[in-house]
Amino acid sequence: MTESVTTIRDVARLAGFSVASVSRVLNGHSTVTPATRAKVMSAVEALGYFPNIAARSLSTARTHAIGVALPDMHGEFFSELMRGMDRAASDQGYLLLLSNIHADASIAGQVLTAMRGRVDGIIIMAPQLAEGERENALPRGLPVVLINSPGGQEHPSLRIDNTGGMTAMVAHLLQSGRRTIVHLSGMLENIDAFERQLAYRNAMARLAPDLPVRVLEGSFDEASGEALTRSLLAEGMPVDAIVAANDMMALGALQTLRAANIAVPDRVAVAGFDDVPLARYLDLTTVAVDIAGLGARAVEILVRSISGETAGLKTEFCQTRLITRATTGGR
Amino acid sequence: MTESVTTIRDVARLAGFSVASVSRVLNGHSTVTPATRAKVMSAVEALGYFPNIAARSLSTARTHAIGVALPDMHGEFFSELMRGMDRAASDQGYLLLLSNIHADASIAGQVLTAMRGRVDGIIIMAPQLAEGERENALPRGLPVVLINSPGGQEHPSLRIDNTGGMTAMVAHLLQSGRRTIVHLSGMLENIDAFERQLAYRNAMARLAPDLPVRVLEGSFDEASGEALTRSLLAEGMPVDAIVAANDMMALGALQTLRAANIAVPDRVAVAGFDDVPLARYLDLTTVAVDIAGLGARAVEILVRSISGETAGLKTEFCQTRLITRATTGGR
DNA sequence: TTGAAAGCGCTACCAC
DNA sequence: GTGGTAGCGCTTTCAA
Repeated sequence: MTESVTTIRDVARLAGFSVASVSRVLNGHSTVTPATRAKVMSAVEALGYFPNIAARSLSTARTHAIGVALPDMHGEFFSELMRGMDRAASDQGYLLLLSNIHADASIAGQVLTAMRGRVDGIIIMAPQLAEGERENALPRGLPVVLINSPGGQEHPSLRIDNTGGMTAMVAHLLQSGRRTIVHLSGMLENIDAFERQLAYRNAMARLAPDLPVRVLEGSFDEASGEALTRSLLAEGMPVDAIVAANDMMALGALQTLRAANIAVPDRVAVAGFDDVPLARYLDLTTVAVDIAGLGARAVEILVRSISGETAGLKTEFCQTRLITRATTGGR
Repeated sequence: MTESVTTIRDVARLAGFSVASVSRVLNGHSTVTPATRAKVMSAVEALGYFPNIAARSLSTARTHAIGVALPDMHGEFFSELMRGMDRAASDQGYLLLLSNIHADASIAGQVLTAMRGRVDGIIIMAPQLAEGERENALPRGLPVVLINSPGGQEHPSLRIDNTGGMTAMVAHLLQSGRRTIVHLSGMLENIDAFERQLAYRNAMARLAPDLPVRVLEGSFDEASGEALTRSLLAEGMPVDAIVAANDMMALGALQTLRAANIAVPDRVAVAGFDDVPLARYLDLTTVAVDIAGLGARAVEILVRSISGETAGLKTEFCQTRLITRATTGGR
């Protein structure tokens, strides 16, 4: 490959200085005469020179890239998270190297391995991976920030405040007079699903110890919400409120109820979690999460960690906000 | 930074061979004795060696990464596109380097510049950037694939088959007996909006030359759909079908019609474009686009181009599929 | 089949 | 301040 691209040497030659000086100018070192700087820069300009990143990385052992490993996600959650990360990363002069990690731990390992040497740190969201599997798959010696993942003793960790959100939701339902509140949960291996479910139980136990507690386990999608709601229907719908573990499940519930001509919210209240755009259109009561903010924060922490600040390995919680809409409205 | 990571030299020493042989083994060159290979591999194993990517890149002038530059996108479209790209990229042994490019051309230039040397090629979607601006911002000498972007003489280009989708839609409406079909278009500077609008006109002219043609220009959002529909309402709703340029506009139309107590689809049929999740929920007739497939295809073409196949600079169209639902149902 | 060595382009240390 | 230069870790001729 004799791609004769201009190198730092060409610039040095044209400017009449050494490569060392050119390098200094390019990296903003202060020990350079303004005159030198000017000459070098004009040579750079004239040649249309651009530094070779790989060479620089080899020299500095820095890539200025951040690896982002996420599960197979859909829709708004994914795009919001990426938006937040991208914004923070550009601000800090980092690029994002993205890859999906599927449920399979060994594949996740391959993906993470492929990032070795390409990134200065990794942000990983692996709610489906056990702590041990994850730690095993992660390249050693690279700063890591966890998002919504189990464990968190080894790395800084960001989590959605599922407990706060779900507690507020249960309180809201109770306050609006609901007595038989059922929770449609996601798969409980998923940490968010687990926490929301736990928070539901705890909130019920604390706020309304005499009322029945019931959890129907499903998965984080619309079809699951439909199926679980149909099963309630088969029982004669012995509840007056359905709190789903996320908005998609709530959507499934709404559809099933509508098809069965059960009035929402008059007969049954329905609530979700996440506040996807859909929720607003459907006037669905839900819990909003600042996903973009969470992504940005993850980048911030990681960059700090890359820069050597071994500050704290503590877990931070991304605040949530109860949004009450029509589906839990009147009664 | 004396991070004493094991290098190829350590492996060579332990295996009792030269670095050249280790390199050959690692790169699967055939001219190595099985015995040699075995010894090298066990040394690799023993040391937990992993090649330094930057060094390899410097040597080979290959990064095995693809740059992806997208506008600030929301929701399903973004995540689907990324999913498709990620899948294809992993399959081909590439990683994705992602960055948003905002409307500002100079910022877009910076982003693209930052990718130089980090990627072997770029996939760019810049419907908002003029062809000249884009070409100016793009690093020279790097393979590029365009998605939904103006121009396309310089690079292979992928586009949504707006024409096919809209034509099928118009045909469907005509077949179901609609006679006065109005099109709510997006801003016609947007290439998709323009094409859909043009396809509507052409399809009407070809399939029903005697029927009236009418385009109301708006923008790709719900509020615009509402506003345009209200203006039709003010005229006494002189149409029996509304084809919006996307689902959000159709949603706006639906809401306005519902508020005005105009029966859908009995009195007026409504259709959208994109098949966002909302469309399914609202039972909205629309045109589905295989976004993930489009992303995967873009990667395929780019990788081929990186590999030196200077095949065709032609534009490919991502197929669409008419999805008929209740909003254009009976009559 | 294997090894020695010349780069790849850049940074940073050490002299001057 | 500036220049020379030794690596950074790898791939790939060219010889043996």
